[in-house]
Amino acid sequence: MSASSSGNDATKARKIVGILKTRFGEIPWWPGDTDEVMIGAILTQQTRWENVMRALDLLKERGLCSMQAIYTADPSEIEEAVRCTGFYRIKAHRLKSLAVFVVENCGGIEPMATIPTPALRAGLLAVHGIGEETADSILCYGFSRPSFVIDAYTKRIARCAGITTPRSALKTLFESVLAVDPHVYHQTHAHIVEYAKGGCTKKRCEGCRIMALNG
DNA sequence: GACCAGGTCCTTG
DNA sequence: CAAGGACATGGT
Repeated sequence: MSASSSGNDATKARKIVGILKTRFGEIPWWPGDTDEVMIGAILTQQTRWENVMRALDLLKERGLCSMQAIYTADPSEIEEAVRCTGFYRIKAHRLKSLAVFVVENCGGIEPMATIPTPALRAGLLAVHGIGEETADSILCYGFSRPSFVIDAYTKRIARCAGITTPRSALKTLFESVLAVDPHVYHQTHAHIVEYAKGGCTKKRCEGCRIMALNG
């Protein structure tokens, strides 16, 4: 064991995970089917979840809340339904791109679910408009794969806690600390978001309770 | 009216 | 590779 920061960072990460679990316990998170998770993952990009829910409701009302439906739908229909999430033109296009991948490359959701995680992740990342966070959200919440989601909140909390690991390696850090269990990944990410929404804003991190963990 | 939100892509230096 | 802008609506 060296004096490198990684060991220290793992300790800090473990501490964050433990404290948040104690504080929030079990919380519901993304209780939709695979289609809905995939759509929500794209719609929530840089957008509040409350707005995403309204769009999901609209899509459901209009029979558009599935990859197959989006695959065949008129682009303007999709745009109209997702307008309230912002970036609606680009998001409608991204949904189309994902639907093309699911339907044409994978042959549908069922066959898609049999693809091994590394290949599935690579496939998702190759879809225009799907980056790491969206891909991992889909893998973790839509396909129950242990691929930890690193979002803006996770990066912020890591910074507050004094973790020095580069942001690009945060995924590896947290995965090294967590039990390899999709449910644990779900809950931990949910805890981080829940905590950060209330106590760790972009401007004011001085009062971040997590930071008290350092001392 | 200013600022921000559970990103990603493209362009510059 | 880091930094900056674009994409756009809705809430505080």
